[in-house]
Amino acid sequence: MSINKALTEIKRATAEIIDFERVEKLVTAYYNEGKEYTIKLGLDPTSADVHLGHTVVLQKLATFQKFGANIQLIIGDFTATIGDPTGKSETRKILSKEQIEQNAKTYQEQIFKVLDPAKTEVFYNSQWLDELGTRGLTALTMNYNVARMLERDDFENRYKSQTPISISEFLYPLFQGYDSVALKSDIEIGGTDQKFNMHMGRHLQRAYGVGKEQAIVMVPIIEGLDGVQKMSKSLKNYIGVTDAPNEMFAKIMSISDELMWRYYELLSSKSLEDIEKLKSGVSNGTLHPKMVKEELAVEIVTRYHSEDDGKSALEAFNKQFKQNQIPDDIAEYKVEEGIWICKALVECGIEPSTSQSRRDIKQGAVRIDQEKVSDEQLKLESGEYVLQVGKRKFAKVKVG
RNA sequence: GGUGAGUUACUCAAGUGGCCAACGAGGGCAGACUGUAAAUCUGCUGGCUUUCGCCUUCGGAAGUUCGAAUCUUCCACUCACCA
Repeated sequence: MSINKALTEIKRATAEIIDFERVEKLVTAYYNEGKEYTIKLGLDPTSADVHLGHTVVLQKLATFQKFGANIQLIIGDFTATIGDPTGKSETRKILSKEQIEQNAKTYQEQIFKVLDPAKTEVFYNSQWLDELGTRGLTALTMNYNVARMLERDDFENRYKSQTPISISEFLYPLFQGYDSVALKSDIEIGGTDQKFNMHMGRHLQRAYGVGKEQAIVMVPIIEGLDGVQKMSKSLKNYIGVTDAPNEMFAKIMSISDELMWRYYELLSSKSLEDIEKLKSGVSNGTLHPKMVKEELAVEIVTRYHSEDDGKSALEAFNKQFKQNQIPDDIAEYKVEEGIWICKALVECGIEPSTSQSRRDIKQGAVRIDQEKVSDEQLKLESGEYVLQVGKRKFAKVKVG
């Protein structure tokens, strides 16, 4: 692959790159002299729920690995005890050491599904931050001043609205920046929300005479399933990397075609050229968009589960929806004979209340063994049935 | 510390004595159409072993009234202006 193609892949789907020239030089040196370089990613192990939004940066790192980068993965065990103020409107709660360790472990498990461990080194930043000492800490703080610290939007807003800012939060960007000094990183990567902190790394590398200033690669925040708001757990529009294969598959299939291309760009391991081919195939009608989406879904499920899971998720999906068949793995429940249909639906957990059941029956959303239920007074005779609400909620019941 | 405005369902937001389980919007769910996509159209969106009925809800508590989300008092919280 040519240097130009490599650089195009690197630039793909990035939000912003600061000092791109430097990246160019590093990649060129790798191609001409086989010289490798380092790229740093700091992880804040404060939460264990990893979703696809967090993996965008990992895809980018996987790309860099192909083009001569060694990854410096920093588990921010020290900084996690402070709490990153980014995007926060109040001082963050501090986690226990055990929680941090547990989260760090979960992260690494997920990360090595995407990254090559041979080209990845894991560090804990307490390693050098613990040794800094009061003297070292003081020296570090002398490299920045309060006025510039307050330039940060979230600090500025909090200061103006008189929301407390802890001194320790001022230290966070300094510590993160110091990681770059300790590791002499060539590039730092992170989300756009990390801009300030990553700039600090550049600033401190110069202040400490490291002899280089890291380039900064920022990846965008991915949109959630709705295609509008950012992917987040609280908005319930996320795909978790630990989601069950079939669920993960179905979630990806439910995104809009437009959003699909965005996901391709940000999450797929396919090259830009291959994606272009798919796009033109769809626009000239030779490829069905649903097939293209399936391909993406299989890729993602395979990545976080296995090839077999990817295949079987595809089969299960088509079986259920294309051919309108009932899925194999549905939960079974036992209920009493003569039970009212509405009550049975609630007991199987596919309806929240009998009132809701009534409404759904009225709308023709409820089926027993594929047959639409029209009588909301129906009582179930003994036997075995498959209850269904809408297209995706199923339950098997044994009556009697 | 003083004064004023506010607190309504998942969210925003109307309602200022009975027609209120509470307008509207978003979201969500379901139906039609499809590729379980999007867009569009339609319906629903507190609960109840039974629904032109009953029960619980409009920050919390107490009261006025035949009747309160709406009026009164106290409490809690949020915001604005003044000091």
